[in-house]
Amino acid sequence: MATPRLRSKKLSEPTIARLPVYQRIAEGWLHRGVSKIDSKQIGELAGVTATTVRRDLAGLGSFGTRGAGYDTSVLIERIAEALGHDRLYDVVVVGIGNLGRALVNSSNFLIRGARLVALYDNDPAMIGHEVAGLIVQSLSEPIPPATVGVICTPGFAAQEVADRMVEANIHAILNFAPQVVTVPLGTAVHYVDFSIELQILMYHLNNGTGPLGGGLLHSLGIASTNPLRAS
Amino acid sequence: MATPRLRSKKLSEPTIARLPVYQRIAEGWLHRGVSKIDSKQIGELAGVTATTVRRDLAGLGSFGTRGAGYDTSVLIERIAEALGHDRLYDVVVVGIGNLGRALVNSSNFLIRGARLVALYDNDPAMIGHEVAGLIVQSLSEPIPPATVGVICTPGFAAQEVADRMVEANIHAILNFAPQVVTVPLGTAVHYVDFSIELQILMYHLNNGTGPLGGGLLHSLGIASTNPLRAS
DNA sequence: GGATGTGAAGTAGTTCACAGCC
DNA sequence: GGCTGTGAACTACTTCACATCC
Repeated sequence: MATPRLRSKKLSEPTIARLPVYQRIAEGWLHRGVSKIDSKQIGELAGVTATTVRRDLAGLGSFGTRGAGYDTSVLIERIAEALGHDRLYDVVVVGIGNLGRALVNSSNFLIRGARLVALYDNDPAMIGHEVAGLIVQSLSEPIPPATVGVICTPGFAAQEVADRMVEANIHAILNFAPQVVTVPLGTAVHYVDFSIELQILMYHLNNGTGPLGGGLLHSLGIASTNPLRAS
Repeated sequence: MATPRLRSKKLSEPTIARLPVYQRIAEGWLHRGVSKIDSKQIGELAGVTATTVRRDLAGLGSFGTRGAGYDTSVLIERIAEALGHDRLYDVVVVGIGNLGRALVNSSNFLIRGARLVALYDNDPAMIGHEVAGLIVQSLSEPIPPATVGVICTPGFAAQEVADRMVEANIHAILNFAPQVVTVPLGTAVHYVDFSIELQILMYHLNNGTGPLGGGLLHSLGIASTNPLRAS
């Protein structure tokens, strides 16, 4: 299925999670007209050490300049390549409530490489409305064979939507609903749970440990894959 | 600052990120009337190995029953304690757009221990409206000294809002805006970035590696401490 | 029997320290 | 001078294997 593309050897999971952060930082720098950035600056803003930044970037090939740092736009480009942004991924979103609207209207969510192709909801009041340039369709309409499916429904509807996506030959699902769904082997589900971030913050507040001690830091949402059949 | 509480020794960062997942799974089972759950079942649903689950839970003290598993409600309770849910955290949300509304209306976001105390926006059309039982206030109103501040504004407003929160003596910030903010030492900022999940999914799709390949894959959560000063 | 809890072993990720290059 | 890139050392996390208890 699809050309393997054999890019950089392979990147570790933590590295993959940090690259988008570096990319965003570099975009901010570029936007402000700065054309060079070094690992120390990236590290401070991303909340990691300069060494970690260099290791991560070394994995994409040597493109830094010794003594000077990284060229901002080259950095952005290399990360985009490594992450596969030069390919086009079709994205469908099911559940156009507050969250769904927030996502599709955010310049933030649909980054380069991702193209929104369809929106679904089962609320008659919502169907037919235009959101982010697309008409919201009924869930009774067929789902096109997109690359990524995003679930923004309430928890009780998540499993049914996931089933529909699997039928439509979607193999990658991003689930914002607070509900564990089961899918066949070969389909990846990533869970995004806002409350988890809040809970991690609360833990550190309660213990005085970790993150509170220092300035900038970042944290990512948890993502778990669960290729198991229904229990 | 604040009572240390000296609970369980100390939990590792990956463990802290997984506990809320286990808790949610247990809540689902309890809701369906199941009073026992074992590490294998939790692991399958959470996408981690049974051993990892047992190690994580062993860190909160021994409360499982050998041969039977964990009592669902005890499990929920123990995780709540470990995470500090028996304390009350006041939460203020700034930016009541689609995302802000999605968060405060979600049963999912404000878990036990978190209490919403104020909402702010600078859109005159929004100010005065009731959302989730609270009146949306103007940003010119003073921010009360809450425990956690949540930023749901567009990126350009994030830094100003963060400054206001720091002034209001808030030491923990959850930032949903796609913007790195700088704060004084002693304040923690956690960034939540939806597009990062999408990008991670895209990477794996592109490489055929990891999650798609099938087989259980772990959840990942990175949170790093950075004892650096804001630049 | 069956599942927990945990030393011991293994693996992955981070940090150190410095050679290499601009 | 400064910063990258990387072997080597270190640390942290996960997995194995099994003793322990219901």
